[in-house]
Amino acid sequence: MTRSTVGKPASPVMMDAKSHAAGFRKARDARRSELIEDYVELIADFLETGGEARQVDIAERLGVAQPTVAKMLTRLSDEGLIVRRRYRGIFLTDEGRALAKRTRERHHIVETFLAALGVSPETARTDAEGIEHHVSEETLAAFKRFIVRPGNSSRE
Amino acid sequence: MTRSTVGKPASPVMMDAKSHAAGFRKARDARRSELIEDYVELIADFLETGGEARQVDIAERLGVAQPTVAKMLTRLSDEGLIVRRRYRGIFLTDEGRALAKRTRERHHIVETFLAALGVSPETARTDAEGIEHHVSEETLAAFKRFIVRPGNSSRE
DNA sequence: CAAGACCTATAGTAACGGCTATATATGCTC
DNA sequence: GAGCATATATAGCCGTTACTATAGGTCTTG
Repeated sequence: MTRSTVGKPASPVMMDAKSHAAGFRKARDARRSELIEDYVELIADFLETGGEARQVDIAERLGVAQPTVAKMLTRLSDEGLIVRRRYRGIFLTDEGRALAKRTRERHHIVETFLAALGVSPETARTDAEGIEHHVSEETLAAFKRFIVRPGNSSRE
Repeated sequence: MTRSTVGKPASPVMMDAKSHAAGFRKARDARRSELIEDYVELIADFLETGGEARQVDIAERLGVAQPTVAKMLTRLSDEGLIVRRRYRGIFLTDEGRALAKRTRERHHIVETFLAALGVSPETARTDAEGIEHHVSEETLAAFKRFIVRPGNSSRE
């Protein structure tokens, strides 16, 4: 314990340190999986709309350099989410496809929700990109409820 | 241009690459400022509720080691957000105080909004921690509207 | 089938945010 | 005021995600 917590209550109003720290830890963890989800989702989009997912295309979409993509793909491959066929593009494994599906559904719900709330389509799209990774199942369910019946949230 | 975009339209349905990349860039930027905001907000909480903001206390709250905090504080200090008085704690500059105020207001709005939407208080708290940094002014305004008049979003 | 275009891989660097271990400074207590 | 507990600083490490520069494959095309 630190001196201040001994001498006097450090924070009569703040939540307890342990759960606060847990919250931050969770946010940090989310940050790590964000990138993976972005990649998988993007690759799925390419495969379904264009037929091929190439490093250079992914790099352009994400606004990063090609070697950055190459390194990330190594990671995705190690985790069993994708298969790389040299000069023939990137393909998703079953696991990768499942993750892409989940991620995209969540993304779509968040974006639709924001739009339903009255946010402009452009902002909804942009904000959804950042928000989607931090939305729990419970919150996602609330978003869904609102989309179906706006103004009729779960509160009775 | 990549080969695939020459040979055939890479993505008839996907949004254009430039704005997509811009969205990702924005999310990446947000990730960078997240930590700063968390620190400043936390320091403000300590100063107001306990009187003192110490490295060890901050470390405990955030769930990281003290040297990690020390390094971040150097950064905050470099950016003119805080003043460090050795063994007397951390203090906010005017700029730091302003940032803390903005951040906390936003945080509070997000959390209140989620609760108003029917999300449990615990989840609202946890999710707000991650979401707050990715909410634009426009979305924040929509959240505020909903809090005041739930079910009466801006749509006519 | 050789040349050039294009895609991918690799090397080396940087910034950031973590960590442990350890040194140093301060304040409290006796 | 000396010693000890506590707070802070520093050193050195690691993993991640980005970058540039460049080397090396592959494919297409003349």
